[in-house]
Amino acid sequence: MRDVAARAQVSFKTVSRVVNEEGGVSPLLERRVRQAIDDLDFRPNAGARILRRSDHRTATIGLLLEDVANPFSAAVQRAVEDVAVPRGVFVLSASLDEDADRERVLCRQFGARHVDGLVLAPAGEDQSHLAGELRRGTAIVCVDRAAGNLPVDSVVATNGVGAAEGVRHLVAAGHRRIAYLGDRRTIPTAVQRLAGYHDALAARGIAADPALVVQDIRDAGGSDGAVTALLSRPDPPTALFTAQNMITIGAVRAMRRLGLEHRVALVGFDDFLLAELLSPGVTVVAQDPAAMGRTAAELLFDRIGGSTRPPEVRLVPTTLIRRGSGEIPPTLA
Amino acid sequence: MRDVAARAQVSFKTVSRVVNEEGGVSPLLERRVRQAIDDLDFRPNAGARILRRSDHRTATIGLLLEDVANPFSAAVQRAVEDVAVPRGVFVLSASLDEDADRERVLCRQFGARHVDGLVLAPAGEDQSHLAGELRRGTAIVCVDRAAGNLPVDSVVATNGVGAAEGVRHLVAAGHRRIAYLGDRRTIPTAVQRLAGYHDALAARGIAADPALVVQDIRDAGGSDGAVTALLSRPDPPTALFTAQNMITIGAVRAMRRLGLEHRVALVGFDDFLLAELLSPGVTVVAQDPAAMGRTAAELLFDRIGGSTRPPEVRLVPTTLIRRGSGEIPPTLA
DNA sequence: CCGCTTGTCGACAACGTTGTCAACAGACAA
DNA sequence: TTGTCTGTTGACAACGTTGTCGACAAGCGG
Repeated sequence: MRDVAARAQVSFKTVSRVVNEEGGVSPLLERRVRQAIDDLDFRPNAGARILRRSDHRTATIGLLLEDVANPFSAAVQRAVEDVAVPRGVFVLSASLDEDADRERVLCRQFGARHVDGLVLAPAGEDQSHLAGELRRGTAIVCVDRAAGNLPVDSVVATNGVGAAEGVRHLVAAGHRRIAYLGDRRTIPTAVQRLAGYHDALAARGIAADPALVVQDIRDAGGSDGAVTALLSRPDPPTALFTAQNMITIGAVRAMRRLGLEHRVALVGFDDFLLAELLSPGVTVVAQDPAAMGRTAAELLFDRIGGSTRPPEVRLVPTTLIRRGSGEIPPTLA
Repeated sequence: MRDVAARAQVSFKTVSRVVNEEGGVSPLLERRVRQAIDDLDFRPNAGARILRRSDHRTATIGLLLEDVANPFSAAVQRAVEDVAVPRGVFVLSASLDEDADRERVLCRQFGARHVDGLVLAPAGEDQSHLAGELRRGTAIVCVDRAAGNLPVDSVVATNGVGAAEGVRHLVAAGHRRIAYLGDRRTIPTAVQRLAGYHDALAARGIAADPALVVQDIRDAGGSDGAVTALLSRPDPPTALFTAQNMITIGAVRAMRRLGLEHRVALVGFDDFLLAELLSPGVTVVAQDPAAMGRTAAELLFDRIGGSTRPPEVRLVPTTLIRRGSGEIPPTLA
């Protein structure tokens, strides 16, 4: 900046004024300064600017998701970015892979870098390790899963209600033996979806058969195996409710191999690309990850802006999308 | 830091020594300082440190991709992250949406934040706007597309060779009338894939029919329309080569609607989730985005570490995956 | 002519840290 | 004793900006 000032023959404060468009600079000097800036290819040092500025903002937020390569997380990230970048704020992101230790370590490192805010999809059950950051003024919002032991905003899907809607849809088609296939029970969303399944059955007066409930499925392969086992039973279910993306895909694969994809009904939780091009198309309870990311980012900037309203939980509704697999009637036994 | 120094009754320079583990501090004082740091929950200000430090490293790299929500970009991002985070380096990411102006603006902003390096999937054709950054010492690596007018490393897929392999595969199945459907011709990878298509036909002595080449397709909808038009011709192609992800999906949709998915062969460039579950499964020339991201990040850290070898272009090989759609023989006209 | 306001501009301090250097104490050899 | 060396510590400047304030000139009403 000194060099620019020298070249334009003004004080470096005047250069600062031009760069920040503060006004109060005569057109002549402004032209000289801009010319010098171009000549020297000058860029203001963002670090120094932040240091000097009164509010100490870094114009950076942290984003910690399960895995940025997974379509759900990727959609959330894009939405957060779309809210942040127009405000001149950049996003530091990292993946947690369901590892609570990694969550703690990365949160701490983001804290040391003085991010203005943090959007977190919690991997662990307890976020009290963030209490220090919160006290220091870092804004925090949880997304996809609510925070444990930490008074912050959360943005979550209507997991229970959505799952119940999916199961009710199967019941309405006449199904009584509906299997549930779900993720690890350490994940809160999985627990909520199972609860929704039970609620829906109870509301229709259908007794849940524990033999039809499979939890702790980790990936498409596990789902494939579980579905194969279920459909090989003497009294197989006539419909499946798969409570997560990759589990749905594993189920499709298993049914395809068994040649049952047109005879056993399927409703999945969470939408996925190409679901409508399979045959039959896969009926899903779709989440809206873009809305979740956008909402989380908006709440975050509200906090960064100084809001002190009490922490709230925002529910993002799910939508049942009928595509064929969920409308298959029960096979006559 | 002043507060910590006061509490530990030392000068703030001594606190700095402890924080940076410079050594030369007596155990007694070191204990007092660490105690004070814990008491006050002190974290050094990364911005000020960077400002003062001699090497001016921020331990941050920038990642500019087409769209972080797109599966290809997401896989690249994850791979870059997996190389960076273990080195204590974080990743600032943003999406360009094929907008060359946005590329310039975001590069400039990342430059102002003094990222140590930049991984860029170029949106524009000319990256000379980065010459200043390069001169200033920022490491730069391009991924997916080579840089235009800028001497930096690039990591790209074998677009031409891969496309040629896909087309040869169709020729080997007996096809002579093979259509090409590709992306905007401003995108270098699209141009290379088209060249591969022409090479493969020429090598087999097949005259290319310009009526079967459709370029500048922007999305699945455009592809759907183009395929519908092609297959409604009096002399339709017996096979399609779709040179990009979403174009392949649009083609599948169109053929499904026309009821031709088992009669017209299809090979797509770039793999996608569930391609094997469609019927027929979609034969693709798969890219390896994870390898591309990893390679790009490794080259970048090599540069950041001070390497001055001449810029190189790393080719990441593509793989033909046979799943059914590409093995359909020509329909007898 | 005076006094006041308004519009430009620059000098200087400060942000929180690290690099440089000098000061000091103690150990040790001559 | 004296000189030198080593290990520990602090004073101070500097990094590149912005906030504050004061200086100065021009314009204007009286």
